[in-house]
Amino acid sequence: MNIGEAAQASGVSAKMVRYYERIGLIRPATRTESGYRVYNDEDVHTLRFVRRSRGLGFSIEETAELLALWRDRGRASADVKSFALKHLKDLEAKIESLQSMCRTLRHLASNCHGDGRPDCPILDDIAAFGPGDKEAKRTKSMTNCNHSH
Amino acid sequence: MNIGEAAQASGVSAKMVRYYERIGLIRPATRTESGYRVYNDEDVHTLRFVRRSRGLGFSIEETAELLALWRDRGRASADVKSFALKHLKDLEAKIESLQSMCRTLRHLASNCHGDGRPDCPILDDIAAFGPGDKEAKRTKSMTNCNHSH
DNA sequence: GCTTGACCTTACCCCAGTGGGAAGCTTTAT
DNA sequence: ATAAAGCTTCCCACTGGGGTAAGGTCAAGC
Repeated sequence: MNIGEAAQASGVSAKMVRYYERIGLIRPATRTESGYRVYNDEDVHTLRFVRRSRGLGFSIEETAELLALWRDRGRASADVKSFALKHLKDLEAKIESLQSMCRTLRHLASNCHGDGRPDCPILDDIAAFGPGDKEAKRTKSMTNCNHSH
Repeated sequence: MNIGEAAQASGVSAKMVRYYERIGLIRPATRTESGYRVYNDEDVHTLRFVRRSRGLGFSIEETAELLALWRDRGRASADVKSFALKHLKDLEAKIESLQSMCRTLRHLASNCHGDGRPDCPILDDIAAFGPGDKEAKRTKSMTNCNHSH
């Protein structure tokens, strides 16, 4: 199987297959004499695993760990479960962060009459010294505010 | 005000201030004779605007549009509102996508006994020919998938 | 046999946004 | 005067790809 067929069979683009190989996520494919990569069903299965893992939001690095767990016949399912639950928590945190943005935006939008007049509480709020700015502006010379961003 | 002070006052790192200037998000700062960037309160206000916009999940490009709206004294608040609502929909779509991942992960994890035994429905599912693979391949050559990694 | 076109190869550049750091100049403080 | 802190530009890295170009290979048709 050439890379194009493997890509189609796995749903991973040929480009990404090469990329995954280059960064070491998947093992280098065997080559024909002329240098073409050759794949078998097992390779396609691995690629599908990667695709599914990525689709569940696991990073490439996490996917590599999952792959390692998958290939480790003796792994404890508890390890996999805790790994999945950790990722779940990450996802939930991300969702909460996005929802917080949504709440703010919804609130702002609901206060904006949205007509032809120029005054807009949305812009006013974004421009305001809101949360996160603290009082940095009031004390003119905050020379020793060690808050690295 | 030098870049460091402006960074501290705005909450945007000096690094990012330079970056924002380089990509044209903010206007080039005036310079001292020796080349140091100089900022005033208005610049800091703009930086804060950018920071707040980014914090609400607007991309740099969207932030540039918001900045333009902000500076346009004659804009219609309806324009701002529709812009915000469009972004809100983007955020909600992203949340839904993440929540879908979460649901799947929760379901998988709940089916995993999570003990010392190696059999794990989480890995089984990720490795399975799940959604997105369709069944086109299933008839073809799925019989000898012996992954003896 | 030869051409054509599809496919493969490597090797770049690009994007968003940031972090890090080097090398060198300026300003400030001691 | 000297050292430290701060500034400058420039380059590299990262994730997760997209694109594109120059060239090699393969299988088909004529």
